[in-house]
Amino acid sequence: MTRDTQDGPDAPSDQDLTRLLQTLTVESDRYAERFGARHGLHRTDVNALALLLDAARRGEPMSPSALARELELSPSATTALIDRLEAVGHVAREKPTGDRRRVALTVPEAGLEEGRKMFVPLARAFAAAWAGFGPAEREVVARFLDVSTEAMKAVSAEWEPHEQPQRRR
Amino acid sequence: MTRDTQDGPDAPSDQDLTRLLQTLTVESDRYAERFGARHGLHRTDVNALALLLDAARRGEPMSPSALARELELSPSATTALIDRLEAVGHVAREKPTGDRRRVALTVPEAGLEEGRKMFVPLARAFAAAWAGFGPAEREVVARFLDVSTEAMKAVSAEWEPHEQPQRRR
DNA sequence: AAAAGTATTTCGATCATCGAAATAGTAGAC
DNA sequence: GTCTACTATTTCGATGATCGAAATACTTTT
Repeated sequence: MTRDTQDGPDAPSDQDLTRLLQTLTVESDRYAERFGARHGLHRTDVNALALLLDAARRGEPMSPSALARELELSPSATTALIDRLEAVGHVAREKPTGDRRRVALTVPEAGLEEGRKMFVPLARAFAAAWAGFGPAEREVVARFLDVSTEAMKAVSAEWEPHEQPQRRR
Repeated sequence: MTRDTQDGPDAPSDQDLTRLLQTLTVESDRYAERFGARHGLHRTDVNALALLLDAARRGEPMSPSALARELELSPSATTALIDRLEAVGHVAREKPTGDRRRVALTVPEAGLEEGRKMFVPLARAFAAAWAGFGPAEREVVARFLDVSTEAMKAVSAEWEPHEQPQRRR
């Protein structure tokens, strides 16, 4: 197995990397799950909160239908989800001027607070863990994460063509 | 921000890496979700199948309680889960000799087949995506994935001390 | 104005999950 | 050796997140 005395103890194989990625995603799953359990939120609620905060950060609006699309959830489930989040004050419904069918979702202070509790400790831990990685190494990692995400996206796209020919007039 | 003309266009910051990691885990989530939807399995079933296959590959036995522990699921939910998987032939219950309270879970051919459908396309896509990474780069990536997983685990462990003083009866 | 389309919600049903209790079996105390 | 405590798994009843279909409210096209 030692392909070379140079690169130290056996460079990780595809399989090794796959395994590492797998344990990472499992752990990430648990993180969300536990955070949710701790705060009375379900998986979906946690994911939704993350999306809402992300949209808020970018200053983009978020509608129930956009949320439904991103979470791949039915419209009715989305209504129920928003009801839940609204009940605990993590989101608010607003009727924007203009198209009055629409509802704009905004994140009030309580939701921002919750988001901080969720992400700040993790961000801190990551920062500490990554302190030793230099610019060149970070570039490698970033490239790796990117191509891996794309690879998954490509494969996953195959399962769900789900195609509506999208005849948008 | 250009700290050096050497390292190319701006090395990724902690925040950049966090974002990349986040999109990766989201995508991984979707992968499991869609695969499940395509094959009539729920999220939990997919996770369980992955664990069962992993255990089978290592030649280790898997019991309902071990599964419950790893999935952080209640015993009753685990029974129902195994019932579901058993109904479609992805797992089988066996009574091993010795302690007759126990049940050993084994993965019959149908389950292995399902596992292949799940992992092989992904493994192929990863292999292609990672072809350009040399030994030194892989080592960096492996180290990154590892420390990141540990960081998450450490933070997540804080939310769920879960200690029951164990007052039974 | 009417018709067709879109955004969201309501309603009824399904099913994964839970907690508590039941069942079956093992091991320790005496 | 039997009784008691403990462990592994399952059964039972209830809760609630989700779905599909239909309803509601509004907009755009004809």
